[in-house]
Amino acid sequence: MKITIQDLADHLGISKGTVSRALRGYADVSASTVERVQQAAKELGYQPSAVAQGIKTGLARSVGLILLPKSRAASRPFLMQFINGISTSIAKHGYTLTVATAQSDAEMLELHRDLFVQRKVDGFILPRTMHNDPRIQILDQLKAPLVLYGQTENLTQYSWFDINQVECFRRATTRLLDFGHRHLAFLGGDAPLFYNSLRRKGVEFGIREFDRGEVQLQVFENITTVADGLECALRLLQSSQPPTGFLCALDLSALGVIRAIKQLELIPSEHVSVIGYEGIPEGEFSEPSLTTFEVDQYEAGFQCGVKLMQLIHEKGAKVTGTLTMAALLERDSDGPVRFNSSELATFIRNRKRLLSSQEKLHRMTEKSLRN
Amino acid sequence: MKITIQDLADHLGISKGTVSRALRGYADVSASTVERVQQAAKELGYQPSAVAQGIKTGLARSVGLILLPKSRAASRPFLMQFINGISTSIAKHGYTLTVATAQSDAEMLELHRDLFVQRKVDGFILPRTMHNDPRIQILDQLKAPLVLYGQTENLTQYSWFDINQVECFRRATTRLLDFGHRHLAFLGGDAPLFYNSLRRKGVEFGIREFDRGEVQLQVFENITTVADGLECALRLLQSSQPPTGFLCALDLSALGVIRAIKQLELIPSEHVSVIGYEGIPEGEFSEPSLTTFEVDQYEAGFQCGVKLMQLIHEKGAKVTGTLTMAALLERDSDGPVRFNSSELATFIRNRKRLLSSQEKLHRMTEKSLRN
DNA sequence: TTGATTGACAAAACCGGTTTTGGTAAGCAA
DNA sequence: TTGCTTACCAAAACCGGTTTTGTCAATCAA
Repeated sequence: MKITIQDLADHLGISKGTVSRALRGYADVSASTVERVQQAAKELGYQPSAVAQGIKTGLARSVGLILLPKSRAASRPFLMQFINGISTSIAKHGYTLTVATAQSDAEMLELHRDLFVQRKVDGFILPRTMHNDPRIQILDQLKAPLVLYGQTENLTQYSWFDINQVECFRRATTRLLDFGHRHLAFLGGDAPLFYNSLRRKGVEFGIREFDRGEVQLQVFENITTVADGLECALRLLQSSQPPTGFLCALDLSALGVIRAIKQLELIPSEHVSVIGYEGIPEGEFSEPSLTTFEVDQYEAGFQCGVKLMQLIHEKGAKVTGTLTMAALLERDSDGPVRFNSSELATFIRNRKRLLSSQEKLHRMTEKSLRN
Repeated sequence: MKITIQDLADHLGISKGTVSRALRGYADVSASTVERVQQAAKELGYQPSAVAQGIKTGLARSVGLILLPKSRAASRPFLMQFINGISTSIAKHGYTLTVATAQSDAEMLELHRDLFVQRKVDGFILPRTMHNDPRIQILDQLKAPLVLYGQTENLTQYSWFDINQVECFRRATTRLLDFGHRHLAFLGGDAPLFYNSLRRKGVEFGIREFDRGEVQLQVFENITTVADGLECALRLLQSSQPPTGFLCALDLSALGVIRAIKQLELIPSEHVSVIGYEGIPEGEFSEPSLTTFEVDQYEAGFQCGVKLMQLIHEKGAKVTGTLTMAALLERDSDGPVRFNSSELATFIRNRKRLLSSQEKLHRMTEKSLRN
């Protein structure tokens, strides 16, 4: 059924070694033979089995990416574009992307080891880098090529690609300070992940640069979902010193903050400002739309793929790190400060009463208009 | 560096054939030898190379999924969960998922052929089925196992999994009719894709079931993005016979319709109803939130994986088709009809004037409250 | 003319497994 | 004791490629 190199050799009346060398461009095959072989290969639809090739070359021509479906909320938004980027860039080298799903952290480590030991992949791309990432330790032992999407300790040892998140959050912070905000909250994401400390650092840089001793910052961690952001913001806004500006490590938590603001009948951007990070599509449809940094995940995947191909193919290739910027999407969830923290606290306390009377009036207005 | 079966055999002082048979559970190996081999394999960290295994067994232990990044908007939302589902279910058989990206339709077909001919994958999962899907034709020639996510012609020839989209859209239609809507619009998606005709058919069934000759339906196709939906709805709503209910084949176009409604200063669900399909996350954050059918993409991927494993492993396995339902998320973008089509047309024409006066009043109200 | 090169290919070895074949020793029945 | 199983394992063949080695005729320089 499937045609092999031996079939092709028999068909041409030459040895299979010569067929192989003809196809792979060795010098000791006559031009006419090369021509005949290529022609016959095309006619018979012969393509060498990647499996059989791999046994001699030791390469599977595949790159591994291992996911944790557990962290659905956190990993879902960015991955699809990232995957597209990886597979597009490695396709140039005849590589494909092997995706596996682990059900637990332990299984994830096993999967990395197994896939490499079994030669199913030639290297890995590691997204969502952690502090002292255990994946790196395992793959180091196996001398497996790897590229990080994100940063970690010992950045000179590995190839990596990342967004300059410190700078992003420094800018976000400066932006809120320029808007006049003096009470800020930073809602961090997954504490074990490296990005979290970077984003926090950016906020701290921004404040330190500016500080005239009047800026208050509250820091929280592990605020990774809409529900987390909602709950955290509700609590903060009803405290005696509510922040007037929220810097969120993740768009999802920022969307939760917006919900909290609206739930308290406040107006986002007018009473409280929110800035997110990542550029997930939900942010565009939120009301108000979310000011955030748009990360080009396709490009990130593409660059990771390029770096990994270098590591695998160019022997003696140097590891390289690349830092790029994300674009600030200036949308409608932030703006000039209107109340300072104490004023906001008072406003929120009195809000309930004001609202009920306002609503009554509003209903009357509507009614009169309708008739 | 990497340990092979020969290394293991030498270490134990037995032949590599025996090691292989011990590990693969042949009967003619003594229990004590099996024990010793397993023990040594664990100690030395030996795992057979999938590549070397594949050459004899003819299996790559991988399943192919080929994407078109071109259709970003359309394919992005559902794929990540789908991928998780596939890779989770096939992992039970030691399989991994091979993802490749094609830059054009032609390249997509080539990729299917090449990956199979090169033995990089043992079978395929085909999402987004088309009418007379060319992928199926190619894979049929190669006798490649395949599972469809979606339906097509000749459903008895292939294994497939799908949501009962006809029933979903029948229900959506009935729902709007029960709400009293009599002027409906169906905004179809990608015309070449099979789902489109199914969803349209559901709408037509719903109307036919109910019809007392008073229902008007307008049908459009290739409305696949927010912009498409926005543009189409704007045009329709400003016509002389605007629909009061929109049935959208895709959530994205439904979100566009909501934007159009708001852009005309109408209130979604009060003046115009909208129902989508798919359950993308944006729908939850839209204002109002989108009534839609939530498709469990993880489950879909999982079931496709299960079916494909059956086809590959159980020889003489029968092809099977499975149809399930999606859950209706009753959110806030639809509701009882308030105006019929002509009334709505009039209302929209007069809206501008009404609005300006209402806004003036509203501003006055706000002002008085603030002071 | 002769020894050395070169061109072009066949043959064989190899990669790391799996599977088949073959052989030996122990156990058992006749 | 002989013949026959049976249990166990070594040896070899095989899978479909790649790469090395070997061979032989034609060409070339001395």
